[in-house]
Amino acid sequence: MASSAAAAPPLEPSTTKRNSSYSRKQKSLSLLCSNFLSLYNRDDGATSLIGLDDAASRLGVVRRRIYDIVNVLEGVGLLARKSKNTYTWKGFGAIPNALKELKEEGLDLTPIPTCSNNPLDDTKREKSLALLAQNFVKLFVCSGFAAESKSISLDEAAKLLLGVGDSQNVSVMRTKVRRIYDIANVLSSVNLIEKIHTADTGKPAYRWLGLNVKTDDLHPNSAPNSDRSKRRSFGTDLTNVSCKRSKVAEKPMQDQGEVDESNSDGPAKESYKSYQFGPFAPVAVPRARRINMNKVRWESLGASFRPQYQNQALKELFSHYREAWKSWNSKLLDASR
DNA sequence: CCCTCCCGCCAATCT
DNA sequence: AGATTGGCGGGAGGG
Repeated sequence: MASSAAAAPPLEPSTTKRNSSYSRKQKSLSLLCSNFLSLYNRDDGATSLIGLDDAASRLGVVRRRIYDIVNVLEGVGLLARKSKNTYTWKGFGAIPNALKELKEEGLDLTPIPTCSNNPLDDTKREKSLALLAQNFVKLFVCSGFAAESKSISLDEAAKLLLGVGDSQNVSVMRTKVRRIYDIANVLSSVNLIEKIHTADTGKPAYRWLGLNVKTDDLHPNSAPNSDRSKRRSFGTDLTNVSCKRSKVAEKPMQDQGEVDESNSDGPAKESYKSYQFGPFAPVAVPRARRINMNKVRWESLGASFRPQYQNQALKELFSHYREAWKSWNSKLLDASR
């Protein structure tokens, strides 16, 4: 082994108990993920290797935490497992394809055990964070249900990702929700989703951002006017935006709901709907209307739009990251907006 | 009090 | 057998 654990690493304590005066936020998964990203994100195509132990020590955490991050990032295509202890950084350029695949794959709630003859080998995969993460993403990418600018609350997501039966089981639900928190946190770090709070219920929910990242000084003509106030920062600081309520718990919804966004929620001085404009080319491809969602209520998949991304866009994305990172960093210092 | 979700035990798998 | 992976949920921190 010789994991050179001798001299204390330059970072924080790694084997501390839950004591230590480090605040919870400073140890959050999202933050860790952001750090992870800034550590390995290379904008040039160069694919770097990521060693689990290396990452863990450089980030000052135990291996276990790295798995949490890596598993969901892999589901989105940012990473790929190369071999034992090693992952390959694929980069943001790999996301579009990964999403596309997920979309075509369609949300397929794992075949229930009942009549399965496959080894319990599958049940393992069935519960994996990776799969759950992908399914969570599909919730947005596939059905016309939560697609685009709609949002899903924690409970909705959990219920949807669980069998109808299980969603009744309090314990099972609780566990599922816990996992979704984990997933959502890393996905927000990557800016694929955003946490919001519904105006009335105040219940937290997640909204899909995809790669439509809008950087401030980007394409001034894509945003009506005031284009500040939307600087999403990394980690903990979550933008608080009022959004339409989505109170009703699970609901079948069987009409192809064509996500209309009549966001008449009022106050929000800036509705996030100036979507695919900037550097993104909409490219309406009316096809891809088949998704094999078996069972459950997944027959609706309204708007089937498929933005096409281009290098330019990715370029922007990266600069966005540096910006966000920078702002977050300074924010941490003076600990005050 | 309830929402978040960190933390690390330890089981399943892989070498 | 030892090393890797990673499910899982107790229970603490924070609003």
